[in-house]
Amino acid sequence: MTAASKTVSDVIHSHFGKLTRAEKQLAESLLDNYPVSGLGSITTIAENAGVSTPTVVRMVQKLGFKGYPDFQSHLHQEVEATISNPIAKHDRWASNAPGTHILNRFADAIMGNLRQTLSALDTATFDSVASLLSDRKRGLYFVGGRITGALAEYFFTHMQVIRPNTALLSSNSSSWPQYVLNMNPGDLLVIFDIRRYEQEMVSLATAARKRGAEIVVFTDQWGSPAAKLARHTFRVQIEAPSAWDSSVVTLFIVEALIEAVQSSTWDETKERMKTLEGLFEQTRLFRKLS
Amino acid sequence: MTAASKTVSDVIHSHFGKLTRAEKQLAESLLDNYPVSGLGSITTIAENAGVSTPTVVRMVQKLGFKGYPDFQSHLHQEVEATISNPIAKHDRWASNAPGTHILNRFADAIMGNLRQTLSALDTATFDSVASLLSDRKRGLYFVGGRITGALAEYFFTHMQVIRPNTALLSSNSSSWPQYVLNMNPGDLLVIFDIRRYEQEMVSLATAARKRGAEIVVFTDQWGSPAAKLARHTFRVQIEAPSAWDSSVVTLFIVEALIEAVQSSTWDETKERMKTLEGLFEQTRLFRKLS
DNA sequence: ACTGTCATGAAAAGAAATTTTCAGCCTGCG
DNA sequence: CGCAGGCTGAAAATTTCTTTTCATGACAGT
Repeated sequence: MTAASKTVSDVIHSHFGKLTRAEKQLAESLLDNYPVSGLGSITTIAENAGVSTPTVVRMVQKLGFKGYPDFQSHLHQEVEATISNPIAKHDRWASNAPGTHILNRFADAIMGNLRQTLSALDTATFDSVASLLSDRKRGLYFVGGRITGALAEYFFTHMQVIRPNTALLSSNSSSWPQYVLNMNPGDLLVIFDIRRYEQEMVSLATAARKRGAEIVVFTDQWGSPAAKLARHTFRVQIEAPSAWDSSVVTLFIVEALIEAVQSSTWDETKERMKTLEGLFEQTRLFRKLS
Repeated sequence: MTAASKTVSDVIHSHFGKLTRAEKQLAESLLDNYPVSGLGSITTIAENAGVSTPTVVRMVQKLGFKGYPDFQSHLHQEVEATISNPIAKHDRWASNAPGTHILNRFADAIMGNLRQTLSALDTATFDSVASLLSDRKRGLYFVGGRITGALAEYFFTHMQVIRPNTALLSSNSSSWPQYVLNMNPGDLLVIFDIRRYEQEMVSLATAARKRGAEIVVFTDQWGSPAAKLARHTFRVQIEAPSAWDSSVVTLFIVEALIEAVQSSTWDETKERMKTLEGLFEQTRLFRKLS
């Protein structure tokens, strides 16, 4: 009954004040390297904590469990939840292991970003954007800033293969007006704008809106000013143990969108890709001949 | 002794052919929702698999464990590694959970890619490349293919800020010779080449080598032919539940390298960034005035 | 100093889990 | 058809784990 939705860790914390010395010692041993330390038998964890087995039994009963097996089965469920859900609660490792290699610290940060971004991301938004992108009647325009330009290009390169009517705006803003001129109502402008937001993005978005275009913005957790003009916004967690922001999670969403669009229009796309393959082949032949 | 470095899952797979009917049934039950399903008592898992407890004992002994407790303690260690290491082992996801959203399936795949890539990646390689990139006496050249061009650009954009003497080769191979002409011995050519390997990359690498340049290649698990000419190679896991390959992990390594270079030359970089900020400021003023 | 209360662990009792034994059963082969 | 060999699970035997009981000791209040 107790500890139905709360985690065992929560239960321990909330009872911590009422625990006796040996029980506190045991509780700390359990929380240290939680929840794995509670996987073994009562004998094992009693030894690890340096207390007797009756202490363990008394404590878990004090925490509201029927007995040690009951306690352990709760723990097992938690481990299961943690392991089988990849976006699971990995808050633990965050601060630990400070001296590790930059690769590992980066990996930690990225996983955290991914988890946070996904938990804050509405799948409905994602699906809506995917369906907008899939609509071949809409013209598609991509634009990014100094750093995010590469992401816009990546997105564009793929979408160009999948569907027609796609354009990449150069990161040089002087050429933007001519693109805006060509926009029709219902066209889609995909903007990448993360911090050190570029002023011109707002102007571009405003102009595009006036032409009746829909806007999708990829930005960070603080939000580009252009997001106010957007139909849909992806707020991505971009923090990294670095002087630079991380674009990894943004790229992740881009790739997922590419796949979503691709699979929703596979029949049409298949033909395009075949044709494209043929064109590449021809180009190669050209070169060999020349 | 057995199953020291191999995971329990590996051991089961490698013995699978030699297992009897009931044992196969048990093995599948264990692998399904692995490794959580093996957390309970021998009685529990026997029931879940629909076999008797002696079958369990016989099988784990056949797998090379001393007995069920031995088997289980190995499993515990794996769970521990999985949970406390964020680059956790997520080999599972593959076929399971078909009804989940593309975002989750993608996330699973990316985590798997990241883990596999990192476990196969030698930190010494990483550190060597970082130090090559940090050496300002070496000229730096970046090149990518049709898809990976965006990654080359991303890498280039950052390195250009951090250090001088950096160039991005256009993805159009016709302009490559002039870059090669300018290469000096000790210069560094960073090549991105993933499957549907581009023929020209090998020619480029060969020409660069003749000029005395060092080569670093980012490729996939199968390996670009250009990797044979490289001093260092990053083999990245790129599989995604998509018709396209994933560049997320490649970008991850790029970002980690950027940070490694940046932090190793922070004093010099700081000045450059300040100057750059000033230049951007001026550009903005220009625009406002005009 | 005495007494009651409580925490604690040793040890016994009880309850599981694990392993072993063994008989039934199927399968393949002569 | 009969038999050998191996798979399988019921049940017994063994080991281990879990819970309870109880003696000890620490400590606070009288």
